[in-house]
Amino acid sequence: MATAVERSSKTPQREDTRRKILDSAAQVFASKGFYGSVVDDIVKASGTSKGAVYFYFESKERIFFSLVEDYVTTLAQEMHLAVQRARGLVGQVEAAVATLVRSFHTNPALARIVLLDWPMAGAEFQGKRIALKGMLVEVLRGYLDRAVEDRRIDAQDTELAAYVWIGAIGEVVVRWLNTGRPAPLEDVIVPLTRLLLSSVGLAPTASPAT
Amino acid sequence: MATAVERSSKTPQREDTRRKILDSAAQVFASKGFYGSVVDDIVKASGTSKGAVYFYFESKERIFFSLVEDYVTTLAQEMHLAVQRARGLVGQVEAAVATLVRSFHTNPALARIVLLDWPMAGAEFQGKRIALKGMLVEVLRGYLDRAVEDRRIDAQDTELAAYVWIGAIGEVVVRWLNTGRPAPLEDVIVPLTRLLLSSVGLAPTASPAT
DNA sequence: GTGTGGAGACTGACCAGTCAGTCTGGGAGG
DNA sequence: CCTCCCAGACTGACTGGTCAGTCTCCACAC
Repeated sequence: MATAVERSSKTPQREDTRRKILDSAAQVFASKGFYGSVVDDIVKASGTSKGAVYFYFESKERIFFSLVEDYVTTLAQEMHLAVQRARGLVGQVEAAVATLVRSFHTNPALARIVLLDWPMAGAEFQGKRIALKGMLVEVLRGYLDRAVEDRRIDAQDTELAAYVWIGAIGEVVVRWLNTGRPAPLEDVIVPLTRLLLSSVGLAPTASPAT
Repeated sequence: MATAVERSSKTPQREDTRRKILDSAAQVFASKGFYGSVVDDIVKASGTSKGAVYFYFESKERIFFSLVEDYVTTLAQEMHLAVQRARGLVGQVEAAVATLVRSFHTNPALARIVLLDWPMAGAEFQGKRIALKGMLVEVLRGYLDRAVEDRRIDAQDTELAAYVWIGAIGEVVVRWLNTGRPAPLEDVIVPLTRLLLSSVGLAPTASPAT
């Protein structure tokens, strides 16, 4: 039908403004933080207008959430794909870590927003942060539980280990955001993965997953 | 612009007001975050007045800094002492981790401020945060370097490992702040220390340091 | 009276969010 | 092909609330 074609030729224009606002917001939030950023900064950076911003988003807060949610969704998909392609338990863990690190590397603005700029005030912000982190923890924990079942590692508190891993990865990325080291960030993938794996008693594969 | 130097009253009675303000500020900042807190919240919680607050502190920011600086200084001293009392390399590492975790456990408000509020607060606070974290990293790194020298562990990127440890400890404490688990927090000390030590290839002592 | 610690009303900058109005593309009717 | 018309995307000056920081006054001590 003509309808579908018409829509797809119509909406891109509309989507375009929304995207411009979102992209600019990512830059602005990343460089000034949520509270340091003023909606007019986003307006200016996006080359649109305040009206346009409030036409697409109900509040400054909502802009932030859209940004984070879009990014986390993408991240989850990327990880899922990478893990599917990987062989063996250790290979899958390596793929998961590598995907996280690589994604942060290619999206430093979003990495900053997710890891450093997340506002503390407001229950909504808190709840979402805890929930999203919890999801990630569950994924890693799943691998560790399987490793325990398969007798690859000793029985242990896999949830704790998952939190340790998340904290470790986050801190290493934060160091990179703050100091620029190592350059490129990808250089940490191999040694970082080795540290994480041996913390629970697993040995890395000879050739890490791509 | 007002260089109203932060006054430190000599009379112990007047020092009392300052302390009340600081203690209340810790509670307020911990529960609402820096930007979510309003100076009048601190005024109300401390049972003093705006005049008193601005008599002792130059700005809201300064209150926050005083809080963080006092706490970090105390923390550093506690760690130093605990490590001095400990025997052997592994024992010292165990003591350092245990001290950190215990201190956060007994000061949840300050833990929240240091681990959750501080990172998210704007650029003004970044420099100091990076520097202080760097110091902590250097301490841990020192232990690891010694372990490498003594051939207790393989040569490796000890700075990376130190960041991994810091991130891991922080994340575990944050989980406790968010979810209340484990109760008491001290229950993580032994398994957490084991994870950290084995990540670099060290075995824990039979009986962990007190 | 003079100094010190404190109270709390007040000010003014700042900024999220609004709204009355403009512009544009495209569809219906000629 | 050419109006005319409308929906709805977009504009930006404006508003109203908020809050850090100031100012004036007071109570009490010496």
